[in-house]
Amino acid sequence: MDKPATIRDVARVSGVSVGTVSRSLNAPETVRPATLAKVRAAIQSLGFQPDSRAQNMRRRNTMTVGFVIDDIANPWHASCFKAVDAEMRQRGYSLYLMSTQGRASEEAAAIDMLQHGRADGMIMTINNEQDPRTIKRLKELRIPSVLLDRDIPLEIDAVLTEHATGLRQATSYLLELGHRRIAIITAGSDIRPGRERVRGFVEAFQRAGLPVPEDLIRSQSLSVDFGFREATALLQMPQRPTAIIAAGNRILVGVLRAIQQQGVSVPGDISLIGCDRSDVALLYPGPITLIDRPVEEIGRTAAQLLLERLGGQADRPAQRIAFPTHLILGGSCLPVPKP
Amino acid sequence: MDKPATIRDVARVSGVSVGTVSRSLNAPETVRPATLAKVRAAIQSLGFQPDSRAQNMRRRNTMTVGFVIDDIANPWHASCFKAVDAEMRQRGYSLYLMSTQGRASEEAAAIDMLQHGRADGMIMTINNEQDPRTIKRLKELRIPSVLLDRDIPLEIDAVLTEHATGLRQATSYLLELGHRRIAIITAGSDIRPGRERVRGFVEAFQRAGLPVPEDLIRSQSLSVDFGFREATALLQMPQRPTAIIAAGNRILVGVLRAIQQQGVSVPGDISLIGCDRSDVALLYPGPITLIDRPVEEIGRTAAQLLLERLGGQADRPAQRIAFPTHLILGGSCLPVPKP
DNA sequence: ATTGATAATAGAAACGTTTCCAGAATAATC
DNA sequence: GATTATTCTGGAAACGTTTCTATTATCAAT
Repeated sequence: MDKPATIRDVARVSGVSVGTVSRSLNAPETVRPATLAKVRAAIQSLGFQPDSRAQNMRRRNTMTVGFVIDDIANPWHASCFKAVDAEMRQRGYSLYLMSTQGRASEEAAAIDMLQHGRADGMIMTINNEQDPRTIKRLKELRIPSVLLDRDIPLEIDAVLTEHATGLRQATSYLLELGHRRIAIITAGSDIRPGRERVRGFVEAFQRAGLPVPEDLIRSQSLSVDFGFREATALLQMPQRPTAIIAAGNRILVGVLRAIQQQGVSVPGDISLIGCDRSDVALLYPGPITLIDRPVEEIGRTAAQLLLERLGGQADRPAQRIAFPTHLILGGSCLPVPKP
Repeated sequence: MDKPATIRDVARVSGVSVGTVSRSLNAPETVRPATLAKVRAAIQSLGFQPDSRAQNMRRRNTMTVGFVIDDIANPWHASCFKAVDAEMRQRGYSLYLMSTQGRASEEAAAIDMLQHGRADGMIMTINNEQDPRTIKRLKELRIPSVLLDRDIPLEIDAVLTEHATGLRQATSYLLELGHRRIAIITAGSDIRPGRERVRGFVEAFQRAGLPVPEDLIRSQSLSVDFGFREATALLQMPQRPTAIIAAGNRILVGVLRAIQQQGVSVPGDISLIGCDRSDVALLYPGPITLIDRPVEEIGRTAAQLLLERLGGQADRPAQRIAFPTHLILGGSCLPVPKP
């Protein structure tokens, strides 16, 4: 009774065949104006809208793309999602958001699901570049995909950040301010950002001909908790660092929590450099000195790479595009007082 | 050549009919163990996975739900999404995230799209309870939906927050501290949170038998910009308020920006109450006194209401469930010094 | 008017699955 | 071992669209 009208109903009401109705919708220029008018009138009066399930089935696509990340509460990911969404929506695509909470099993499940007719493509930041379950799936990928800030030796498009350069700049800046006991808290070497950031950090010391403070490198995870734990430990060291680089936007939150809890003041007691613009980073008493990256551009680029593949260029060679970071000076760093 | 295997291929390889393969997948207890084994072997060797497009078509569902909000960069929405996602994923559903950026046209387009075979249900926070385009669509809703924190005189499930009580508590708290010139910045009366918050604010003064400071009520939008603009104006008033309630988590960010820009100190120069836990609210030099609400519970409840309808109870009467707020005392309020 | 060329339409097949029904195989009962 | 009851299975229809092929309608030119 109340069932939605189908293309058959439209055909019946307007007295044409279903094929013609379909062409009226998808290629109106190939149907006679008089017929088109009749069809359109019928569509109007029935309130017909094509059922996308049937379209997906027949066209063998879904106009849907999966966006797979560990946590949408990470404001950087949210911004990136928005950029991707804006670009994809313009072209008629909708996005599945899959927040895996960092669990490899969820990640694998998400990829599996998306691959089998739920999405036409994927954009993702996987959690561990070595996880065999994920790797296996990426090897036998059936839909075009783009990796965000991850580096895997496979033919997959990727959009990256030049973290090493960013960290080198930030570290050099602190060295110039006279800091020597500089700590870095960042991801582990299982993902590119962790490896690259530590590399840049180390390079800065080497170029300055200074010894690398190995005891102050904390490279393991991007989580708030890790940031909090390590910052707490660092602040309680007998010979406390004079500066901390919170290399990861969630880490920064953890570090600030530790700083708040210990009653340390920034930049009076310790200098601080964070990552990525965020409410917290921009507001914290004063704005924090930041290693920023162009999130909108990164998202847009990822979307464009994917759209290229979806739009026919299915088998051009994989591209890797890297974006530079920018050091934004805030008020969270001071020169080390000469003793 | 490389085409994904279909259920037909499985049937051929295992020497049974397609019907049996289908039942092996969906009701394995109805197929003889020996047959089941053959089928499973074939599935394994072919790497077969059912094509969800075809399943959607045939089953007339999509195991997908739309989550429609204005901006996923709002951390409250992100947390809510996560809660909804966790609950829905358990039951096999995936979520479309549609970030409408507050544009009514995008909102209408999103609802239209979801209704016609792209999703089985919707959870949404619409932008304006009076917008005719949106209302029209909600009236002729074809899929079960749940409204988040919005109030529309239609038979639609809704999960609400008791904003009025929250604001009354917060305002009373400030009144007890001796504040009289208290400002409130919040949404306009076109959405429930705006109406209710102002109502609670006014009630607090009335119950205390005090005149309502009409000139300090700024009720128009939940945006960061509005918060910034109004806070800036308030701080520059000749007779500046002694307390501000930033009734909206984005508004709070705007207010903090204004406070930072004007070099005002909290709580020394002015007392401040915010809304919703967020990194900023918890970290800002000290934690800010907050009107909090149980976001996980709200999201979970919304998901459950939707799941009930999706699971058969399609036409029980619409439910409206409201959650209380809690005033979390931080360090951003001080008593007014006796003159 | 007739023809030929072109444009428009009807009709059916196809997409890959689920589900229904009838019929075949198996198990249970005597 | 025959008969009945029960469990499994094969085959086909159906879901709503798009797209292909064949046919019909239209138009221009003679």
